[in-house]
Amino acid sequence: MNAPIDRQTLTVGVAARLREMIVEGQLQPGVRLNERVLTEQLLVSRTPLREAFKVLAGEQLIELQADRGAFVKSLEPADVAQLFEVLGALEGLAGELAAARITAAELAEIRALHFEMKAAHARRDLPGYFRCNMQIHARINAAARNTVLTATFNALNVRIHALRFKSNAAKPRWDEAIAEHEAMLSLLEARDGKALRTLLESHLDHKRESLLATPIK
Amino acid sequence: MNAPIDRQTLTVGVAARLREMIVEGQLQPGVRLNERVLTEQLLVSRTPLREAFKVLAGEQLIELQADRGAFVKSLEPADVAQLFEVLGALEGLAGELAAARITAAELAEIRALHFEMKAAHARRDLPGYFRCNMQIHARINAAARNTVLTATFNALNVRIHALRFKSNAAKPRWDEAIAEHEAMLSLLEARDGKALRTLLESHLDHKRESLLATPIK
DNA sequence: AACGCCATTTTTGTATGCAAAAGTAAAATT
DNA sequence: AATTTTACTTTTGCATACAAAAATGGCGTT
Repeated sequence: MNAPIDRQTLTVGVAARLREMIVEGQLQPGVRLNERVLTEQLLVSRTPLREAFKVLAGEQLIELQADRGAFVKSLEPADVAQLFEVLGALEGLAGELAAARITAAELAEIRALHFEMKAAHARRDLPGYFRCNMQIHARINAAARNTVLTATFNALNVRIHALRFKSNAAKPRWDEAIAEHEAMLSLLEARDGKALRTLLESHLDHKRESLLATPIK
Repeated sequence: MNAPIDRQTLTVGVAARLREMIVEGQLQPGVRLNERVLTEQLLVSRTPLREAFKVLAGEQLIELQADRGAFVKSLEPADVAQLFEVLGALEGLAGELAAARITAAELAEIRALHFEMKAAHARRDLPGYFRCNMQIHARINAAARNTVLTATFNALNVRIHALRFKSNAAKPRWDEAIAEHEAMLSLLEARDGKALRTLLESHLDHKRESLLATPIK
């Protein structure tokens, strides 16, 4: 009666590794992914590597050109703007749904994370701050109880992550962000979905502005 | 000086064919995609077939299980509800952006399509009606000038299409839909993005209701 | 008849082979 | 000298080969 543990296939492992390399900037935008080089580097044959290429192409992280190979996609400012427009709408939806569906326990956990984030802020712990921040948004997304929404959001968000690493860990808009998060919490507690939605949309807008304001490397 | 015409690779051809077969219900939800059978049927080797599997898995049309094969995903009512929640937000965003960015020419074309749709409605031409309807929504999406939005929307919409074929060409909510489309046009002309957004969100909601109301096959 | 066990077949995951396309750089032509 | 041609190398697209995992089915046990 043992649950069928699904063995991880080489393809997904390679895809994960490549994704990481792209997001962390180890594979720079525009560069061509040479199959021979990567097979030697990752110690796999061309078959799982090429299958991983298809996966990453689906995520829009790379572009495939017939007979010419795979290239890391570059994020133009226009792309970033478009991504944030969509992410804003999705995050807004997540907030609205979460306000209607979140449980008391989930809300308590978010409240706890919020204070943890403020603590990190107080001691100028940037990584800690980012981790809490991300967690809070992830929890709101989870509380929306819509896996399609979560998956769609994450798929688009990955592309932004590549930027995060480039814009030298963008000095965050500490104070404004904290204030917005305070407001988010009150609206969640008040179950005011509409207002939360609006707030989250502008929250994303501000995020975009601060990201685009910093010199992209 | 000839433009570099990009040869279509077998993988994308196979992926397109399989996508079609799934959406048209030729490959029913839940069935396993046997590689040998499909290679014989499509006259390609396993390599491009398996690469196509990865593409379709990225689109959530199939599910891959290690050492067990590929299965056509089934759309549970819960999935449909979630999809429509997200599609509503995306379509709303498209409307809001379109209201701000649409050109007079684009608006004129949509107006023309609207009358064409009414004509199809008048002569009870269901396929024509659907075609115009789809075109109108596609044009609004295009007018939003956000390729990320368009791509995201289409990716999710494909999954719904599989349903369309099953719910025996769901008798449309002719009259309500037409009325809503009339309102859409006026709001577009008035450049009232906020209102258009709200309208489109409820428009999608109604679509979902009529789709879920019909006995799924 | 229901269940478990083992041999056989089928199917998948991965590596490799081969041909065509693309890239490269030296020789030939203008 | 600049450009084209051509021989050669590299790289990709696809097919196939091989091994491990999973499915199948007969057999015996209960």
